[in-house]
Amino acid sequence: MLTINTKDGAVPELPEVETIRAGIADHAVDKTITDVVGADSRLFRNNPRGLATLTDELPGLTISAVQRRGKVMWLTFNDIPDVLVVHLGMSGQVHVAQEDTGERALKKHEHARIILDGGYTLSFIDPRMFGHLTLSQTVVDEGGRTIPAVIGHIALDPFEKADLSPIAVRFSRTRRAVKTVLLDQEMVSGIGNIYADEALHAAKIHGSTPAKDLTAGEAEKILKAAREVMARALKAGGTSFDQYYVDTEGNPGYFERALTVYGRHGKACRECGQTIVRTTLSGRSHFFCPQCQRPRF
DNA sequence: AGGGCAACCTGGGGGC
DNA sequence: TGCCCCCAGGTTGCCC
Repeated sequence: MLTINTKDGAVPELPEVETIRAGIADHAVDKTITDVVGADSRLFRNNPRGLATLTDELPGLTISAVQRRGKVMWLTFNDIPDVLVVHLGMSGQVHVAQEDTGERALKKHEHARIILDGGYTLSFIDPRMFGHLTLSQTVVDEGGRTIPAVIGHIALDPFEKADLSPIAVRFSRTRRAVKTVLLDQEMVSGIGNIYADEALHAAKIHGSTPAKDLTAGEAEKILKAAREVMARALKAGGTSFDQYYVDTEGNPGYFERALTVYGRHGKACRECGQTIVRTTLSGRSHFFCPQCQRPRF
């Protein structure tokens, strides 16, 4: 079986979702859905008729593309304007199986399986049930891009626009901690707890800094760092997504994310040697280097 | 209205 | 060995 996912345990942020999106696109575009198997579960909670919406609407449709914004991806079809939105939550995975064996029983934590002509199947697996599959209408956003209506409130991700200054300007209008703002998908999408900490360390800014206290240049520096850190992770994941990996420290946990602060509390900062500290910010774990990231208050 | 935070969920890990 | 408690985090919704 060909498995397209990130390492088990890796919370999907933008790079992981993009890796999965590309993997699905490779095998599912131009294929027709022949069957949908699913369990009645909360994974379909956003559909008015639950799973029945998918089992009734999807068979017979031909997938035309797999798109993404931030951490959200969606399948588009030749036959209907509606799209299938896939959000992986924090433990979701998609497995692409090469052979359809005809077996229709779902495995543990597998909540839906889409069967394509030509023998491939797409399995949606999610132990913690934070993810969801939603058949959605579309809208056209301010940039003229057709997107699912259900993600209309989500901001552009850092890869969609070369110029990050408009996002930096929005940062200057809130007094919330800059890390909290980085995690706000309505400000900028795709960044989760891991890459937020990595970006702040790369930009040498303390996460508790009120966003409005940053200069436009500083806010832009953090956003550029986020884009750069995620681009590196994407390159690593994209080149080896169907292999089993081990990171540079021999840890199978976070593979090529090559983290500099996240999860490294008690260890030496790779920049300055100072001990990485772990605190809580906005109810989430927060890792930083007290030497590289001096608080300014 | 902006901002803070609990709740959702369950596997896994630490402590006893 | 086993059990209990707590923690992880993306997103929503409620309360202040």
